[in-house]
Amino acid sequence: MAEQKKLVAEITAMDEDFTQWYTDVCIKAGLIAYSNIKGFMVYKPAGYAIWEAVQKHLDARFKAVGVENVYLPLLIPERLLNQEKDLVEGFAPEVAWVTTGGSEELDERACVRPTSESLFSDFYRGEIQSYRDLPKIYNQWCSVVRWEKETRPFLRSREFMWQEGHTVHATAEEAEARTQQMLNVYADFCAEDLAIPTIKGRKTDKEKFAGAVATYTIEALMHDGRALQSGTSHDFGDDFAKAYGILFTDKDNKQKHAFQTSWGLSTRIIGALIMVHGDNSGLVLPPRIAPTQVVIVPIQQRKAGVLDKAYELKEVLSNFRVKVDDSDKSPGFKFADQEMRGFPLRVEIGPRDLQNGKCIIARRDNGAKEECALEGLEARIGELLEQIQHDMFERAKKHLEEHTYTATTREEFEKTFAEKTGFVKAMWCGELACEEEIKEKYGVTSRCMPFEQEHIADTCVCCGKPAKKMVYWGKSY
RNA sequence: CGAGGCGUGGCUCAGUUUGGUAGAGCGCUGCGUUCGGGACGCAGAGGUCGUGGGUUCGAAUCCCGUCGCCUCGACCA
Repeated sequence: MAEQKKLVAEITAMDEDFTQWYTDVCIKAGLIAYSNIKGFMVYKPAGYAIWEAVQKHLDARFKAVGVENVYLPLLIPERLLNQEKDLVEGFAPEVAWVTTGGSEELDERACVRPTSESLFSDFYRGEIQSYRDLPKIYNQWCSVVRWEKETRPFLRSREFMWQEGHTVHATAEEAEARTQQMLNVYADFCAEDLAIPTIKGRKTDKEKFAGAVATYTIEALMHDGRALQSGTSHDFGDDFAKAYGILFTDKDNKQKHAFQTSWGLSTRIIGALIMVHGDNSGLVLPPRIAPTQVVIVPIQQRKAGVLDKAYELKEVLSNFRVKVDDSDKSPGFKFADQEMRGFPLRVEIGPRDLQNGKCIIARRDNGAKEECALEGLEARIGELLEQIQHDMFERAKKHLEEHTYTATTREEFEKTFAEKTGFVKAMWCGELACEEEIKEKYGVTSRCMPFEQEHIADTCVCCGKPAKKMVYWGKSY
């Protein structure tokens, strides 16, 4: 984006202190408030409305591919969690335990779900007897708790909201297909609704989910050049079915273990939204998920006819999500405040416009202002919202492309990460040792092995042995 | 969990070095004037200085303990 003048003084400039900028936006745009318990945050109306919009769009996409919603318990008995070895090892360090009920110590403690594989698996065990009971394509919207040591709004909190889909299938092929299908749902949702381009690929064994056969991910690039895992989809094979005893009788009258998947997208995506589209004036929301798409600002609102016209325009624009800001503040204050909050479009209407039958439309994403005849307003607003959605995606895509580098040698790899921020594409031999060495030496991790592989060199960027995969490397959140 | 920083009206902070009646700006409330990029005047409200103990005639200030928050690392969506 062209250098945009910083119009909002309350927000720290991005290039001055990106972390502070991010926190400022979260607070000043009215998304969240810190609560009195560490790592748990209050979602204020503006923040929760974004999550509701995410839920609405994503849920519709789920329903379109046969997903049904359910709800499972908040608590997991310890014995159940312990049934799958990797799961326990993966999550035990960060679960919260309930040990007392009222005044009585519980016989068996229960943890607050950090994720619900164990609950779903236990539930499915009772539901499934025959291949006729398959597949099960269930999802739940809920919150989970992970006792993180350090927390940040949306990116890492001790309680976070998400959806977790859990499916069961008769064959490995079907489970694998579902895993990838759901990853595509996430990628399409990010691209089309959130205007966030992502890299689709598979996690290395080191980075995959505890207990999974394969983990797929979409990785987005933030404005500061760091990567954010924005959605994940796991193929469990029949490992969980073996651990939890999910058996069904197949067409051939043989008992078989079922194949499972799980996939999730969390409120962390709001962090991505902020860090992909935001600028020095604050939040910038893509029109499709913006809780308010247009805000109408009356100028000299006490003058006869101005407020009436503003309300009338709201009616004219009833196909969009519109607000009239009739608060007692000055126009300049409203402009700055609304920019901070990221509303895609602003319509100014004042005495001058009443005379001329026109109004001013201002775009949040690029600051452009234009005059518009009132009779053509509805059509123009529609066009502009489409245009903004499109431009925001293209801008983010350009940023992603411009911050993706390639390295064929170790020197090049090191030099790139020393000088640039972003993704580096490089070849990898497939050995854990190289992954660990790279993390140790350069502070970057493998983000994913993209589905779209390129052959950029013959040898591993780390050890020089024959390469197996091209990997996206980067600093992550 | 390691390393730093910070706790004083709602918010940001000054005051602590050198102990002596708790301050500013913003915000908030009321009235009036304003309004096309963060308007202004007048009048108000609001603080056991995180918390417990100690020293002292006297503690926001000095001493000891404790709790909390933020940032950066390691771990994770």
